[in-house]
Amino acid sequence: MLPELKIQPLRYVLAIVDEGGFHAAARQLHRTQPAISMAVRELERQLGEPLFEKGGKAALTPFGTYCLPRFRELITQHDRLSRELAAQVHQQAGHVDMAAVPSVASRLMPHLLNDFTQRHPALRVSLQDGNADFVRQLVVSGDVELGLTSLWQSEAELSFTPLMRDTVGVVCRDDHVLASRRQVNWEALQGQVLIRNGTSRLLEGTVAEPLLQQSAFDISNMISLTAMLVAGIGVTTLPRLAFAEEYERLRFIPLANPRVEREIGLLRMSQRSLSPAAKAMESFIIEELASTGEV
Amino acid sequence: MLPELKIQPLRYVLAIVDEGGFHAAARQLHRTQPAISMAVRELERQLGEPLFEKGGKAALTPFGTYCLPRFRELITQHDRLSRELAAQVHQQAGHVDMAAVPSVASRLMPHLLNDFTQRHPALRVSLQDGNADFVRQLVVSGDVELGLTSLWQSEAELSFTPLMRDTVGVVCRDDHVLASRRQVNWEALQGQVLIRNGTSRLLEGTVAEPLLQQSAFDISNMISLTAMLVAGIGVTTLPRLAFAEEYERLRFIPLANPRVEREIGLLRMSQRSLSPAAKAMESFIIEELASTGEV
DNA sequence: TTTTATGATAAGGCCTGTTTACCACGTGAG
DNA sequence: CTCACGTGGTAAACAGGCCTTATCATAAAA
Repeated sequence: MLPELKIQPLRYVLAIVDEGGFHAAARQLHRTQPAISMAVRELERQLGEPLFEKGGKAALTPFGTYCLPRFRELITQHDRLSRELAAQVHQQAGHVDMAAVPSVASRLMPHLLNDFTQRHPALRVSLQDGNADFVRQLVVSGDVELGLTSLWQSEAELSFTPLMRDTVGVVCRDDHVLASRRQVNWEALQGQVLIRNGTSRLLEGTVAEPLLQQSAFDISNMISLTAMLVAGIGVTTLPRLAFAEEYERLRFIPLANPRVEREIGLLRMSQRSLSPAAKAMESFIIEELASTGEV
Repeated sequence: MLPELKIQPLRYVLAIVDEGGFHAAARQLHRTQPAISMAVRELERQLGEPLFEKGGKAALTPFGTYCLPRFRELITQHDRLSRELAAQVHQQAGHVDMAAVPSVASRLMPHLLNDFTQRHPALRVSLQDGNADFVRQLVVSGDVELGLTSLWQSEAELSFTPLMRDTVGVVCRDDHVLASRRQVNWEALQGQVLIRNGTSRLLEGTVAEPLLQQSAFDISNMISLTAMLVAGIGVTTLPRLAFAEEYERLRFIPLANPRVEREIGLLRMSQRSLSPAAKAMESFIIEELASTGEV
């Protein structure tokens, strides 16, 4: 019923009007004059109404005059879309939604994002932070394309690219009996007031697991946790990256026996492809952090 | 550089998403499945980025998700334009700019336009009025497509379609010596106070031309003219159509010797084609007035 | 395993768009 | 007046795009 207008003939019409003739338009469009003539005639046939007067000169009919600005508008919108998509593909525009665990978000991401926006000034990044489960959930649901986190168990639909290893240690106040140790075994913690936190399950499956039973508190909020440590209420275990170095009175002593690490890496859906912008972010992160290794 | 997107493949993408698969989309679009596959793959090649995930199911990539609403938008705009132009061509929408001399505008057009909008409810009409020269000028300049007027001399670039003949007569007050005549010769007017008006040049080239020399006034405004006639200041000549019948004290006596007529018809540019709406108006007027003949 | 979906692929035909070559017409200069 | 050059229109040949039929690979459901 309604004709399917192709963009190119509309362009021809504009060129004919702008250049003032079929020949001139053909020259500008790198086509021959008959190509222009026939395309226009086919367009007129589609519309059921001539666009140009018949008598020799390339003069618009009233209907043609009516059509001209509308053709121009449609072409403009087409070109805008085409340009926009090309920019997305060539990573000159776009948006990345990503997520990271708090330690990564606060310690790694500021520097990382600064460098990233330097290389890709036109790309915008949204960063959410949350615990490992939450990050995983965001990736699985598709709310974010990339996650920086540690993975508890590998799943087929998830792709995990390891980036760095993060050592777990004990955090205590500087006047604690363990504070001056260079390293510590799990037995040394027996009898201590141990505060559990979100990262404590890293000890699960290690010989240090019994420690989890003796913990008196379970504090997930980092601010509350450090406040209790500063108050000398007890000790906790944390990955080094999650240890807030800016608290002067707190000390981090690596756990030596067992040595416990978490592996931080890039999480994404294995089957789902990434947006061009996310591809840029993925390769940037891997390139930037691959050599870093252990923290 | 930037790809030339065709509308149809974009439609395919929408159908695939809406119908949930290539096969279903093919069915809806009355195409075969390979046609859809190949069109999509060609589109992906143009964009340089896949729109659908590779694994079996027709799932959009993030880039595809990004594209989808933009494709939909461009298609909507295309269809809106296509529909709009079709409506113009089929005279279900549109606009006619026309002009007429005052007598026609006030005596013929109200009835004419009423009937016209009844047959073409969606067409809009703009009507200007002015003397014959002005109407002609509007047609020549292209400000209006159609003029209802009398033509002084035919020109090659103007096309004039006669519609009716309008008899010139003498207009005087009911107590004038000529008032009761059924017709009048030009000699009877000698010695009368004759008021010229815009239509007086209809007498040029006739034996009545000497009358123009004896005219004491030249009043172009019809209101002023009738006021002077009602006041009994003099007589004038007018085509019957220009004679305002609603003035009870004025009389119209046809000029018999010479018999002077003006020919009223449809004026348009002969080379320039008409807009669809103007075509509707032209054929309507001719059809409506062709049989009317003499006023 | 068999069946029945899915989408991908290959080969052939038709139609569209383009080019080359030629024509008809109008115009301006010699 | 005529000739040359401008305009756009027309015809035939050709290439490429789009669509079709037929077939295949794969995965999920019976």
